[in-house]
Amino acid sequence: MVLASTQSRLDDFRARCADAGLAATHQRLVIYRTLVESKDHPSPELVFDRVREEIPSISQATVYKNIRTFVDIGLLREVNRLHQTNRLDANLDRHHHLICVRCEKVTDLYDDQLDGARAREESPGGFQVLNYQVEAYGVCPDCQPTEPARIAH
Amino acid sequence: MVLASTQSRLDDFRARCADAGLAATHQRLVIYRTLVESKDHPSPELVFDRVREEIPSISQATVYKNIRTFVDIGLLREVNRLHQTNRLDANLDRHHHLICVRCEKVTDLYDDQLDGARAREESPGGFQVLNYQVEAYGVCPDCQPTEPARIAH
DNA sequence: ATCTTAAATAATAATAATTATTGTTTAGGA
DNA sequence: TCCTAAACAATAATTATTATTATTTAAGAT
Repeated sequence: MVLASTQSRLDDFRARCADAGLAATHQRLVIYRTLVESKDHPSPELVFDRVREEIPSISQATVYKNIRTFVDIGLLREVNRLHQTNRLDANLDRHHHLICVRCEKVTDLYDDQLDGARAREESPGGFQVLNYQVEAYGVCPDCQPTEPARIAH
Repeated sequence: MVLASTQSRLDDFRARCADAGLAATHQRLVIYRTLVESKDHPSPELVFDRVREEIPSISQATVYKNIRTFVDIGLLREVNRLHQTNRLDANLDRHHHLICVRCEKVTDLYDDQLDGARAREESPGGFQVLNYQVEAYGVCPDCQPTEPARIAH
């Protein structure tokens, strides 16, 4: 498996911005590089702290706004798409979730094949796994674009 | 597969509260019943709205506090344990995540066995799945309790 | 190289979600 | 019934995020 290097990602940065019609500003480059170099899945607040070491004058809003922009154009991902508010589940039976990326509806997913999901090694990197949970991201029936009605001639 | 009924869960409610040393108050019963009857994985705010239809005088803080209590004693689960703040990932390669339930550290998990995780049916319930992502919850090495040193006699 | 203009930025205000505080009320045992 | 710790309602405070606005800058046209 070959992973993209930091340098190759930065090489692409201007091109990706151009594709999206975004100016490749210094702030954006530093924010993006900081994220590529961060292996710890930082919060926006932590990214702000790190970027501020290089650009002390940058504002929090600029960091938040550009993170959002990067997510929108697919340059970044959120570990968790349901981070804006808690979502509760009183169902303690083993199950997984379907999450609609458009309306954020969550549906239970019972599937014994998914129940068997576990990593090859017992404890990857000394991490003691308590349980594996599968999240299926997609589009729920209500949010699927209906085929536009053909107009008869 | 047999799922616990609403009634059987309510039957257990007092016992579970007693076990945890919690008074089985009317407010708690209504909050819990509302959650058991909600199939839509509601937010605390939505639970508050629903509970308020039965107990108009209840305060938001009571609902939030008891939800937290129920999660703490394992009567409820959060769909997503990382909901308090966004967490970012500039790594677009296919991978999964290890999430420490104690310190909320997130670690990348590459595993081709997990890569194959997908539900039996193509589109469960008409839901169009874009991708499956596995979250492994557990305890990271830093957070694992070290064996208390034996005192030599 | 300079000019122009739309986009980006910094500063700040506002909003939303959650948690803490405090005085009052209630559950459950003596 | 009385007592006391726990739970409650009301409210203030905190944290994360987004919106607003005036200023600055990037990038193409001159």
